[in-house]
Amino acid sequence: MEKNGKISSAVIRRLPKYYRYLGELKRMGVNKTSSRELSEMTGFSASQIRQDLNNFGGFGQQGFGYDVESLRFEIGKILGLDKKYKVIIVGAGNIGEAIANYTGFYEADYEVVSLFDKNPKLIGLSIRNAVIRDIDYIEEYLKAEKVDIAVICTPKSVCQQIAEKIVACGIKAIWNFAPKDLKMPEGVYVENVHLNESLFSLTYYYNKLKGE
Amino acid sequence: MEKNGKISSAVIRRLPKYYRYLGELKRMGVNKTSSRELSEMTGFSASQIRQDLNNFGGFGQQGFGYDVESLRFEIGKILGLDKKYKVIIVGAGNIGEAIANYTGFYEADYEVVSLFDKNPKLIGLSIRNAVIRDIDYIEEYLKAEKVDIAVICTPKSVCQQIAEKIVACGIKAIWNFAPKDLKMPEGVYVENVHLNESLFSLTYYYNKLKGE
DNA sequence: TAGATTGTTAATCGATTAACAATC
DNA sequence: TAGATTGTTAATCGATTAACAATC
Repeated sequence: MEKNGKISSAVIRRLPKYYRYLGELKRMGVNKTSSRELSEMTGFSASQIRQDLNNFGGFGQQGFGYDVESLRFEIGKILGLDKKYKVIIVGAGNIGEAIANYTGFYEADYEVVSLFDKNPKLIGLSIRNAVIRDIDYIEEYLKAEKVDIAVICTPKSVCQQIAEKIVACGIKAIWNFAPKDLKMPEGVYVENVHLNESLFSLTYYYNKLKGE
Repeated sequence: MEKNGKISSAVIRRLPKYYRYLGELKRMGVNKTSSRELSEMTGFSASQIRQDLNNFGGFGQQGFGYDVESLRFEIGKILGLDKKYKVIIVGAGNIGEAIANYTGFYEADYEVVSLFDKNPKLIGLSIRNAVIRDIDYIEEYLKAEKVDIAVICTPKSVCQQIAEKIVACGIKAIWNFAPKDLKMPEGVYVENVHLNESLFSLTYYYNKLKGE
């Protein structure tokens, strides 16, 4: 799909934003857009948007612009949103529960198939059709079921150990909400959502604003 | 504090990670560290770490390294973690509730003073000493109380409108969990936690791994 | 002192922006 | 056709890395 394998992560991280704004245009009934219009919406320069898209092929028409629906479809395909994903959530505490209820999963074909926790009071309960299972049986579960993505919402004291366990069972994609950098072997991708880093950055910029 | 006002955001976003690892070293009873050791822990190059720190002053000792406790303290001060912050959470649904229970606030002096929601079943309840109030009274509340940071956890359909309302009451720092880019006037800082963008990036890299 | 490691300047690398020919 | 806007190359900008003098 790509012209070469070296697309920078800065480009990849802009694609979801393009996808989202194209979805808004589509919902508004707009058929046609341009790099200039997308620039106004996203805040990225028109030149950068054209560069980004041309990493994956020419989706536009010279002199005309881009077809909203087909560009959205193509970006979705690049991101892999045309496929189905089975998701498990490890740790059914506050964050785990919130992620289980996260409606963003329905924007594409993600299915939360199970949660895992060690708290006996939680085991057996369900969140949106997904049962909370005993974390001691997670390996057994993963050997029986095909799972694409594991969301780690455990305390940081156990996240590394649990991550190693599920990776040994074949998990290759981890969405990590624990405030720790997981040390994983080659061939496993970890996407971190480090709330503490986000909050501290916000704090820095807030103080900077106040100081001016 | 800074040598000049143009510290890039890439630098700022690395500071919380230094702060976290220095905290770990401190907890382990390590007194002294070096850019080489921090490089091994964080994955950033030693050269980059020295460059980053020297944006704010010389915290090390040539030939020796860095004192763990004082470097941690200094980075904390740069980030503003030596000050107190009052936080409100707007939207007490799943994400709002999870954030209210977020223990990361206790790593520094953040206090969640109130939540706001429009759901009558939630109004009056408390989460960790913070009462959930009627969102219709948010302006009244903000006029009476000094609040530093507002966390937006509302549905995206109302986040822009609510953000405008609270900014008019003097809020200057927004931690935004709604999947939308808030359009805010100059002098307001918005830190976005866009879970959909994070999940879609993860999906891209997961597919890339599988394709290899 | 010798060894180690910072602070800082210079070199390199990569990402963004500008420019414009191609073409609808 | 004239106007508009892409696709793509070249120029610029900024961030990272390398190198090394300073110095503890």
